[in-house]
Amino acid sequence: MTPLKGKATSFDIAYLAGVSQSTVSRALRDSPAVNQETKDKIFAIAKQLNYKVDKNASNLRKQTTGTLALLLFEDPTVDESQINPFFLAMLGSITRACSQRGHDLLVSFQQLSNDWHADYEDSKKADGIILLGYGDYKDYEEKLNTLLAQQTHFVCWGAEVHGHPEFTIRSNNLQGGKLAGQHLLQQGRKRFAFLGNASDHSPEFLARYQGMVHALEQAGIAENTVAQLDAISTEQAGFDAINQLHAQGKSFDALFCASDLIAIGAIRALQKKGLKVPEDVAVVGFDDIPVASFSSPALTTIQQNTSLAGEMLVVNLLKLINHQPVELTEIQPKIIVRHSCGAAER
Amino acid sequence: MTPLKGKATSFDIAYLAGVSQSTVSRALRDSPAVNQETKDKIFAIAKQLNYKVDKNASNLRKQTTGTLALLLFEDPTVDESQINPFFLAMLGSITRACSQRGHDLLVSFQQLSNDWHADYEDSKKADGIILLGYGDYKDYEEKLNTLLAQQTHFVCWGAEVHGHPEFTIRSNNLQGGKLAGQHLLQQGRKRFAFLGNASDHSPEFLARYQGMVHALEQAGIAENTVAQLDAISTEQAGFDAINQLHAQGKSFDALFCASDLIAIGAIRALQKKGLKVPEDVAVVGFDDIPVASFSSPALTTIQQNTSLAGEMLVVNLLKLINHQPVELTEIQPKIIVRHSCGAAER
DNA sequence: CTGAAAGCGCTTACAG
DNA sequence: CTGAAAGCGCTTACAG
Repeated sequence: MTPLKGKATSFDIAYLAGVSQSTVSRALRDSPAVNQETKDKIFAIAKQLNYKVDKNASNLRKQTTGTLALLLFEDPTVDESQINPFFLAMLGSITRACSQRGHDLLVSFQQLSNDWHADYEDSKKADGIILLGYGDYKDYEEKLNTLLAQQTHFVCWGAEVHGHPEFTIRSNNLQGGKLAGQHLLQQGRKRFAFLGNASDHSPEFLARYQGMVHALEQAGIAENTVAQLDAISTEQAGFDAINQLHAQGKSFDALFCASDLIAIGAIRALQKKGLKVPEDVAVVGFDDIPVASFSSPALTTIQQNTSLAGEMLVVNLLKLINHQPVELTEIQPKIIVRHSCGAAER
Repeated sequence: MTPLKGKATSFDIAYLAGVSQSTVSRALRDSPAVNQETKDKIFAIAKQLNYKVDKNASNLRKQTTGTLALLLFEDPTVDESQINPFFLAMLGSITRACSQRGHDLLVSFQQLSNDWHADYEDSKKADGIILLGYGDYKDYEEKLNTLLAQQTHFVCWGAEVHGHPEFTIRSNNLQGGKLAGQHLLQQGRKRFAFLGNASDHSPEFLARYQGMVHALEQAGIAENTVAQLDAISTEQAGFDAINQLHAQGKSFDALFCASDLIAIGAIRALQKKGLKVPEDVAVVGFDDIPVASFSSPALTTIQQNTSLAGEMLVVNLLKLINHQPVELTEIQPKIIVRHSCGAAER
C-alpha cells in the first residue's frame, strides 16, 4: 500500500479493495447486504489507511448530525469567570449521557440577551438543543416560544415551557420547598425567611417558596409572617439580601435559601453580624453543590439529582428528535441533613 | 414570499432575488465582489426565510469545521459521577475562549484507556483537539505520540509532550512547589511531607515536589527527611495517604499536597486522628479550586490561573491549525494564603 | 460585478 | 450481493 497524499476516502479503499465505492460505504456501516469476506477485506484496508468517515459529507447526505448542542446561559450580572457549580455538575452528567449514546456534544455559553435560540439546529450543527440556565423567566420564555415556532428540537431544565411539559425536565421544587419547611419546623423554628425571587420571573424559586409556605401553613404559620427577599443565585446576592433584611428590621430563626450559593453568602453575612448558625438562625439551601458539605457549618440542603437530570435531558431530547413519546420527568428532591439546620450532632 | 417546504437553501434565495446561487453565496459571506444593492436584497430575503448556512455543506466544501474538540480524560479509578473541579473550571474558560473566537466546542469525556486519540480531526468533526486530564503520563504519552504521528492538531494542558513544548500550556509547577515550600518554611515548619505521585508517571506532581524540595534544600533540609506518598487527585486518596503515612510511623508538621482535593482529604484524615490544622500540621494545596476557600480551615494553596490557561489553550491551538508560530506559554502560579498553613490570623 | 460549472465525500434508491 | 448514478448544499476557480 503506498501512502496517499491527504486523508484517505472511500474511493481509495474501493480502489485498493477492487470493489466499488458504494460497496465500501455499505461495508463500513456494516450493512447486512455485503459479503462477509468483502467486508473483512475492506475493514482491513480502512484500518491500514487509518480511514475515518468524513462526518461533514455523511451528515450532509444523511441530513443529520449525531450531535446535541448544550446552551448554557447565565444571568448577565454574574461574574464572567465563574459558572454556577450546579450547572457545571449538570454539564458533566449531560456529557456522559451523550457519550454513552454515541452522540457528540457541542457546548456553548450564552448571555440571555443574545440571539442564541436560532442557530444550532438550523445550521445543521446539531440535531437538537439542551437549554440550561437561570435568568429572568419572562425573557427566557420569549426565546422558548421562538424555538417552538421554528420547530426546533429542544429540552430545557427547570422552567416549564407554557403548555408544553414535554420539553422540560425539572425537580419537584414544590416538594423540595416542603421538605425544607418541614425540617426547619421539626427543629422548633417559628420565624421564617426565604431568600430568592418568588415570582413568575423565576418559577423554580417560586415553587420552592410555595412549598415551604405550604408546610408552614399546615403548622399554622401564616404566609404573611414570612420574610422574603429577592436574590439571584450567587453568594453575593445572598450576602446582600441578609443585610437588607436586617436593615428592614426583619428577624427570623429559620432561613430557607433558593440555592446553595445564596445560602453560603447568607451564612457569611449572618456570621459577620455575630449571629450563630444554626443556633441563632437555622439555614437550609437548595441544590447540594459540592461546596455545600464544606461550608462552615456544613450546609443542610435539598439535593437535586444531577446525574439523573442530565441523563433524562439527553434521553428525552433524543426521543423528541426521533418523534417518539417522551416520559414526563420530574426529579424527586431529597433533603441532605448536615449542620446548618441544627439537626445533626456537630 | 410563499413559505417553503423544509429549510431554505441558497437556491431558494437566488430564485427569490433573481440572481444566481453563486452570487447568493458570495453575498452571504459579505464578499467585496458583490454589489451592495444586490447584497442588501439578498440579506433581506435570507433573514425573512430564516436562512442559515448549512455547516455540513460549507465545511465539506471548505474542508474545515470551525470547531475545536475538548477531550477530558480522567483516571479510571475516579468516581464516575464527579469531575475534578479544577478541570471543570478549565472547561468553563475554554468554552468562553472558543465562543469569543467564533468557534464551537465539542466536549467529550474519555477514559484514558479508550481509543480517543484518533477520531475527532480525522472524521472532520473538529479542526483540532484540546486535551485535558490527569492520569498516568506513561500511558498518556503513547497516545500523544500517535497524535503527533498523525499530524493531528492538538494542544494539551500540563504535561509536556516529549521534545515538543509548543503543544503544551502548563503551570510553572516547579515554581509553585517552591512557593509552597518557602511559605511553609516561613511558618517555622521543619518536618515535611508531600502527597502525590512524584515520578515521571506524573510529571506535573513531580515538578511540584521538586520545587518544594528545592526550597527545603536551600534552607538546609535534606530531601531524604521528606516523607512522600503517592496519591491520585481525589479526596479519598488524600485521606488514605495520611492514614498510610501514620501507619508507617512518619511524623511531620508541614504537608504539601499535589492538589487541593488531596489536601482536603488529608485534612479530614488529620482531624479525625485528633491532629489540629494548622497548629499540629500546616497544610498547603495546589489548584485553588472553589471549595478551597470553604474547607475548615480554609485552604492555603497554589493557584493556577484557569482563565488564562483556557484562553491560551484555545489561542495556541488556533495558531497551530493556521500554521502560525505559537507562544510558549507557562502560567505563573501564585500562593493564596488562607488558614490551613497557620499564617493568616483566623 | 455576475453566472455556469465542478466538486467536497459521502449515502442510498435503483437496477441487475 | 454489487455497481453506476444522483444528490445532499455549499464554495470557489474560471470565464465573461
